[in-house]
Amino acid sequence: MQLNDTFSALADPTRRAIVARLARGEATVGELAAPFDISLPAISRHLKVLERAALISNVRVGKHRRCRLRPEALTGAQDWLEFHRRFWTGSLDRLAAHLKTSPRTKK
Amino acid sequence: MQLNDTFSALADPTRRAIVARLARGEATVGELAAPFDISLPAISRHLKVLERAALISNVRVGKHRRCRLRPEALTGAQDWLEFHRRFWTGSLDRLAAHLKTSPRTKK
DNA sequence: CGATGAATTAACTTACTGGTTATCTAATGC
DNA sequence: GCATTAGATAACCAGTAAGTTAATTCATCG
Repeated sequence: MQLNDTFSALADPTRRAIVARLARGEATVGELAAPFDISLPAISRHLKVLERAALISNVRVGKHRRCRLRPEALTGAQDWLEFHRRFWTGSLDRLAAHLKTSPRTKK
Repeated sequence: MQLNDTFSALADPTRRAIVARLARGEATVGELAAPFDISLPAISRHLKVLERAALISNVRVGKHRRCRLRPEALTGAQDWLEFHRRFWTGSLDRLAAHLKTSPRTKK
């Protein structure tokens, strides 16, 4: 389930920080790991989670591995949020309209 | 951490379904539980997670408890997604511009 | 008041997550 | 070929999450 993976990937602050970092440009695993004081294997697994969610991709260049964001990845989550937010502000509008149309039809 | 709560709340398909249902209008806990074949306590706890994420609120009406979505709740997550998506398509644009400006400055 | 019905809380189980250290793989440089 | 360096995998541990059934709260109805 793609949305599951996306949302749960983004639920972790370390992973969001990694995404934020990558939004500013590509980076190697080591560069990504540097700001955090957790072990490299931990970072490696975070990256794997992000990969499984299709949020990043990586390519081997020499002995480094260069990571980048995948532009299309966030759209699924964004669309979901957008759809439901609009839908229900829509309902609120309808409610407001209803209250306006039938002012004191209490009970 | 608000974004944590929001994203992890939305990471669960049952909770997303509940949000989707509520986007179409208020409902009692029992009504929300009906479509699922999990126990009521399980639903109750899902609702609590959604509450903690400020995605829903509820009010007691008689012996029922009526739930509704909170319009402002999704915006935090949405803003985060929007910001980073734009930022990094921005970087891609800059990359494209760079490639265009200096066509074959290879290595 | 006592019974019923809606929902939460408690206690428990199982599975997953995020971290660790230690080991392994693969590419570079001498 | 061997040492070094970047990174991934393995094995393990502690905390959290999601589900269950049983017990509890709270409001209505008779």
